[in-house]
Amino acid sequence: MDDVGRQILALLTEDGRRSYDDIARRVSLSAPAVKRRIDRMRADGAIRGFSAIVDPEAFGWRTEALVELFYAPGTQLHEVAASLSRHPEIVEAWSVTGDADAIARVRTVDNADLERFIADLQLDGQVIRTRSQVIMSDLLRAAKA
Amino acid sequence: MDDVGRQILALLTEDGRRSYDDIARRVSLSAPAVKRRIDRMRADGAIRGFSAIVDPEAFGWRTEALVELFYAPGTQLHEVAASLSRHPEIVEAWSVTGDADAIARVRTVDNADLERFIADLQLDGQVIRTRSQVIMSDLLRAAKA
DNA sequence: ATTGAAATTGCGCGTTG
DNA sequence: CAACGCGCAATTTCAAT
Repeated sequence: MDDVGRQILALLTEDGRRSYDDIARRVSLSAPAVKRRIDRMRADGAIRGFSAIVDPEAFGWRTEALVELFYAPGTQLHEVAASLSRHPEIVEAWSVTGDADAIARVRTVDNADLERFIADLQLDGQVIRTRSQVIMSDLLRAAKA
Repeated sequence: MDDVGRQILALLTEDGRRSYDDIARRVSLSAPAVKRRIDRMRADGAIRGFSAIVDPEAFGWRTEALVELFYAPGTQLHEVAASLSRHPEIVEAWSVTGDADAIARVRTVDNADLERFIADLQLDGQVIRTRSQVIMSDLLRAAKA
């Protein structure tokens, strides 16, 4: 990964629909050269894909929260991953160091729905306790999420 | 926002570079009709933009963490937002309910760099204490292509 | 439906290891 | 020499009107 590659990644992060020609002019290459680099970066996994950044409200999700998860003793990571994947409310989830075992970022229609989700979560058996931090506002968004 | 609109959003989330023609076939509309809808959703803010999903390692970021922020008494939200925006390590930051005032999701090259970032953060004056949870692995990721 | 822009592919060239 | 990445140009697909 050289500097031109990183420049292309930055441009595509800013606008994933930029044309090859536009990128080519900005990095001083030809359009086909840019296309081939992007193809290569996709194959290498440097680019995971392209996505529209959608306002959650368009889907009726008005509540967002970070939910810390505490597992039952002896719980395996892949069990949790499997169980979490059955909850469409979860946008992302990470295994973390510190007090909690994991943190999930979730979207629900409202606070009552968040409460319902947390109750559901504990029915699976792996998660025995949670602690939630409801998002009041976005302070910063780098557009790469 | 009707059901076809949400279907289009889902398709564009899955692959932000899908052609109008491809989308049109999947939702049983004509390509121009799809374009008009997408233009409208962009204008409405339902679609915030398009972005490449990049592997952080391509930029040399090998450490990711969630950092809880505790403000100095009397700190204004816009001051924090301004100060946070000067730190490129921050991917996203939210104002939250609960113990901490805010949570930032950050990317650094390694743990030492994370330590350096946290020290830098406190130099700004608004943040007087932090508590970090380092991400060990991704358990779940919803958006991709 | 038409017209113009963008993406895609074949090919030969120069550089590099 | 072999592998790689580039630009050019021709073709096809796509976007905009």
